[in-house]
Amino acid sequence: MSGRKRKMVALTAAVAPKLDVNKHKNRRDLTLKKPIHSESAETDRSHYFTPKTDLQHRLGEGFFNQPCITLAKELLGKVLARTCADGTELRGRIVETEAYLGGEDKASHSAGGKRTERNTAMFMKPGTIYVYPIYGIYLCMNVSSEGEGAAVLLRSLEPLQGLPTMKQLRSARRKEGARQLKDKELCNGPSKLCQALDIPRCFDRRDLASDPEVWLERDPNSDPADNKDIVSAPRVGIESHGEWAKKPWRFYLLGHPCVSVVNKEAERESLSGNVMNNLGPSDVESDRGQRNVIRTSQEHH
DNA sequence: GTAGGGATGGTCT
DNA sequence: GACCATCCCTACA
Repeated sequence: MSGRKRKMVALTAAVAPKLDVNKHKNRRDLTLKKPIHSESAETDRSHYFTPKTDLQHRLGEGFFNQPCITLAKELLGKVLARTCADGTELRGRIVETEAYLGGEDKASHSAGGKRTERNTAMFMKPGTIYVYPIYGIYLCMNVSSEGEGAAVLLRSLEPLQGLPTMKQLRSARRKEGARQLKDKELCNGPSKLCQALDIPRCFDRRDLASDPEVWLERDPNSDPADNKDIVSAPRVGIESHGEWAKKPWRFYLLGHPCVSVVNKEAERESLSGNVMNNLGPSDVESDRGQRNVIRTSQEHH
């Protein structure tokens, strides 16, 4: 069996649906009534934000300075905003993230504290963007967090503003005559969101707290006190990393149509209690450990 | 809808 | 030279 095929089989097994989440409707309406906005690309949601509100809702340095796992969860529901060269503003709500802790996390590019030209941004101050190329033709975007070499991968967004532009950007690399992408398919993957929001490689090492072209915002239309149903599941595409591939450090909004890979088993676990039920004491300890590492390294400087 | 397989080139060893 | 935090298309149920 080829490596690729092996990977495919493992991935399929990891997400094998065994339980229908609709059975849990009584707990809360988990099906897709709310999220994806019904507006077509032609009707856009340009009214969603006004420029005046941008500064008011922009997330500053303090927000990013939290442990990786915490930040990965806190990022859910936040809005990634991007101003294009022609002034077009693009926005998408984050609905799926993955935490890569660095250090002992073997699945992280910064595993073992390994620092290279490519992953330098992971070691920079919290809120630094880490953009790297993958499979030769795609890009992925991370946000560095507290902790040496720790970063959060942005995996999926719910498109909010600038959908016509997103569709153009996403269609550019598709076959001519290919079917039209649905709104929910514009940003439902780490490389898709980079394409849709025109995140280029040169954004690597930029600061989300101060950059004029890309930043994060609180969603003014959602109440921060709202309880989010967060699923914690094993990360995607890292099956070769053994035990570390099983860590439930992928987080997504339950029932959201823009999530790239749904894991029914993890959803069942998450439904049986708080999201932390999936995170064992050792996971929490790992995240805390990262804080200790950074404290230690700061002491040395 | 799901499974299988090809494309693709940067990064690391 | 092997690996890879992916995506897209086709075939099939």
